[in-house]
Formats: sequence, C-alpha cells, structure tokens
Amino acid sequence: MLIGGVYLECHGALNSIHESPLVRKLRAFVALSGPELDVLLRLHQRRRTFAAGHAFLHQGHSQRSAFILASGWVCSYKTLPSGSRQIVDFQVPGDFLGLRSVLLQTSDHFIEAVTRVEVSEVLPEELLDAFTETPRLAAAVLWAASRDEAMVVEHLIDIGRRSAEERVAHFLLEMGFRLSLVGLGDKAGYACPLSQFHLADALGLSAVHVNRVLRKLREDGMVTFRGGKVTFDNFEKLVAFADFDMAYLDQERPLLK
Amino acid sequence: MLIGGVYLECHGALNSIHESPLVRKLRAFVALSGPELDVLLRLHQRRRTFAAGHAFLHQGHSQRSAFILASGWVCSYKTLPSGSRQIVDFQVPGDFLGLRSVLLQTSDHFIEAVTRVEVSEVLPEELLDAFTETPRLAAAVLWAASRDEAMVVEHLIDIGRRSAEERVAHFLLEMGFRLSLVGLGDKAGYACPLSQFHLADALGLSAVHVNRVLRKLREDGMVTFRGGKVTFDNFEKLVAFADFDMAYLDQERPLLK
DNA sequence: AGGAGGAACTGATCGAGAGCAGTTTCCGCT
DNA sequence: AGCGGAAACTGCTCTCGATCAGTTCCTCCT
Repeated sequence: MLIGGVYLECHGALNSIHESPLVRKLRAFVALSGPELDVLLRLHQRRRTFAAGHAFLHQGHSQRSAFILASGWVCSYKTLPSGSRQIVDFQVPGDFLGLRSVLLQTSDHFIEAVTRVEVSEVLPEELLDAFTETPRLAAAVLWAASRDEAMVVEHLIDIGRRSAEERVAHFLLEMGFRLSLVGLGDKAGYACPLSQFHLADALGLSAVHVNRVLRKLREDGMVTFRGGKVTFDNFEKLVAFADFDMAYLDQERPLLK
Repeated sequence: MLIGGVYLECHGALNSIHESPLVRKLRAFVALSGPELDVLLRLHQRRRTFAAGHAFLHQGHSQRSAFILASGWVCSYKTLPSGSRQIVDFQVPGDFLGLRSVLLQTSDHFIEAVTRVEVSEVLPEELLDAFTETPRLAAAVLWAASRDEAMVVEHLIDIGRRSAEERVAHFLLEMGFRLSLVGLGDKAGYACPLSQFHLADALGLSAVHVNRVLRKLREDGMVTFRGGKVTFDNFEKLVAFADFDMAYLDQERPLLK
C-alpha cells in the first residue's frame, strides 16, 4: 500500500509467522526453534490497528499492555509544562512498545502513531508465560530491550555532545540500520514518514534549524531527506562525518548461539 | 571515614545482609523473604575495592561481569573522537553496574570510580542462577533496571529541553532522591563528591558555565553546592523551579506485593 | 612558612542555534 | 481549475552558553 506516494506498509493478516518483523529481527541473533516460533505466533494473536496521530499509551496512566509493532512508525515522547515535547525514540516494525510500562507502576511517557500502524497487543501474563515456557525467547527479548536502552544512551550523546549537523546525520543513519534489520531499508536509503517537526522534537532542535541542516547535508552530497524518503547520496562520507559506530546496535549475537 | 572533610563512606565487612544498600533499595518495593535474602547475600561474596579514578569497565571490551555498588560513587560515560565525554549517569550505593554488558556482546561505555569504591562482583552465571532460583528477585532487579532506563530518559529531557539552570537543579534533586532511598540524604541535602567538571560532563555544559549557574542557584536561595556537600536551601522552591516530577523514580512497587 | 597544583571562580568575546515573520511548494478536496 | 491547509523553506535578529584568559582560593607537601 502506498501512502504519500512512497511510504510502504504491509497490511493484511499474517500469513506466516516468518513474515513478522519481530521474528525477522530476533532471528538475526538467535536461531528460533519450532516451539519458540509457536510461542511468538501466539503473542501475535490480538491484532489492532491505529490511525496516524492516535496516542495509545498515556503518560501517568497505568495501562499495563505491551505491543509488538507490525507495520508503520510510532514515536515515544515526554511532554514538559512549557509545552515543548522531547521525542525519546521512534519505533519501527519489529520493535516492542511500552515494555517498561509492564514493569513499572505507571507509564512515564506517551506513545503515538506517526503513521497508520498495526500492532499486536500483549498482556503482561502472556509475556511472562511465554518467558517461563521458553527462556531463550526471554533472553532474546531482554537483549532487544538492552539494545533499545543503548539507543537511548546514544541519543543522549547526540543531544549532549554532537553538533546539529552530526546529530541529524547520526540519527538518519541509525534509523537506516534499524530498518535494514527488518528488510525496510539498505545503503541506498529508506522510506521515512517523519516530518521535519518530528526530527526537531527528537533531536532537541527547532524545526527551522533542522531545515537548514538538512539543506546543508544535501548540498554537501551526503544525504537527502525529501518527499518521505531518505536517500544516502554518499554513505561512507556520511558515516565518517557522523562518527557513526554501529557497535551499540550490534549485530553480534549475545548470550545465545 | 572522612574524605575531603565531609564525604562519608561506610567501609569494612558486611556484618549483616540488611546493611547492603541494594537490599535497602529493593526492600522499598518488595518484601524479601529469608531465602531471597540468602541469595542476595551470596551475590555479595566477591568483594573488591577500587581507588578513585580507576576505570573498571572499558568501552569496546567484552568483560562480562556486573557489579553491585556497596559504597562510593561511580560514573558511566562514553567518549567521542573529539575528546569530550558524556557522562550518562552516576551510580550510588545500591545501584547495579554494567548490567547491560552481561547481555550485550561488548560494553558500549566506560565505568569509572569517582571516589574510592567498594563493589561486589557478580558473574553472569551467578546472576542467572539467582534469577531462576527466585523469580521475585529477578523481577525486582528488572524493576531496578527499568528505573535506571527511565532515569537515562529523564537525562535526555534535561539536555534536550531544559535550560542550563533547570538542568542543574533537576540533576541535584534527582541525586538527592536516589540517595535518600538508601539513607544517604534527605530534604536538607547530601554529601556529594562530584566536581563541577563532573556536572559539566553529565549535563552537556561547560565547567565554566556550570559554575555560573551554581552561583545563580545559590544567590536565588535554592541550593548550595560547595565543599563536597549539596544543601537544599529552599527545597520546595527548587522542586517547583526544576519542574521535578518524581514519578519516574517512583517509589510504588511494580508487579510485586 | 612558602610553594605547587588543582579546583573554583570571574569577565569579555564569539558563535551556534532559537525565535520571529514571513514566502513558496506541495497536497488533497470540491 | 481553484481553494485551503500543512509542511518546507528563507532572511533577520537576538540570546544562551562556549571559549579564552585569566585570578583567587584551598589543600597538600617539604
């Protein structure tokens, strides 16, 4: 399906568990057995769809569900009394949403659909049952959660110590790597439904300045952000400029073989 | 023991498991049974001491130990090619160190002792054994890890959206709350071994500017940072100014009763 | 008592990025 | 084909915090 001319979603029922982006992501690190795939399939049962802009987890609420993102983009953010918001991270297909709110009493942030999204709702009991049944799966999910935390730390570095240009470059590269893991992008680029306002809210910049920085990166022949698409014009130059070290989202399998 | 005139440490052997700051912290959320305390005691066996300034976990290495901090302060940080460093978080007694490096292939950051510290080294097997033996303990530790992640997110907000003054105020309050949980601080203040350089590296500011901001906060009668001590001159005013909402490190028990 | 070294502190200048106030381009809609 | 709204884009000014270049204070050392 095409939205905005370029943004690609994969809708419809899941024909096979192998199509799940989550499975695809976990498989990059753990060989999953038949029974483990069955457990994952069970977690995908409660399918739900949300329209773009819909907020389905609220700061301060104590809703205790987690979600597995099947298609579309989502952002998690916090708001300040001043009215401004800080986007903590974006989630793409294969990512978990609100895993932390299962453990903590209340959700400390908002989660909002950027595009129309499809998710699978997972109740805390289901998750815990799945974990006791298949400890390897538990370790794999914990690994994914650790990776998410490492990404938040990297965003902290972004905002704290990198210039606006390095920040934008680094962010566009990170999303590229994350999407490539689930087959939604490569070294040429990827479809990206974010507005420049989204980038600004995520990177601690003003939308106006994001615009200027994007123009600079484009003029320097490194990356083009336009019309819902990110195109890497010179991948190596961009990696060098952004000082991108992909160790933090790697790509080597952890505890498991 | 006194260092720098005011900084207080509690050295020597652990006479009772109840003296462990970790136990004290976890007890604020979970009632721990006798057997569970025994398991925790076992984790405290391998006692080690490091001098101030010693780095005991290195970026890029794959050392797979975690540590429980018994006394002293520690900071975890990442470095950039430009030479500057970003302190991601400080750890105080009762906190885990390097929990993420147990799961991920390589450590993605440094951990360095700010003061002389005492830690208990925990090997991955011991941790996993303890978790399978007492699932409640596993949940409690996961809860603590979630809380740590929530704090990193709050630092992201700090650096991304708060002014330098709000940032410093918010940080000093957070450390106060964390220390009070293990009995090392209260509404009057706490002993703090950090230099203004530490604050600068953690808050994404220059040391010079940190100095100015501290002066401003002191002159406004909110908080005094001096001589290794943080004194809250007007606690309520500071909380209001920093827009401090302690929900993110709360203080309500999660899954457990 | 005198010096050495390091943190704390201060003033002056500079620059990245914010904020404002627009215009232009690109959509979908009727 | 024309309209309306949102996102993208641009020029201008101003501010917050970095940087530089010091001085002062503290503590340890002999």
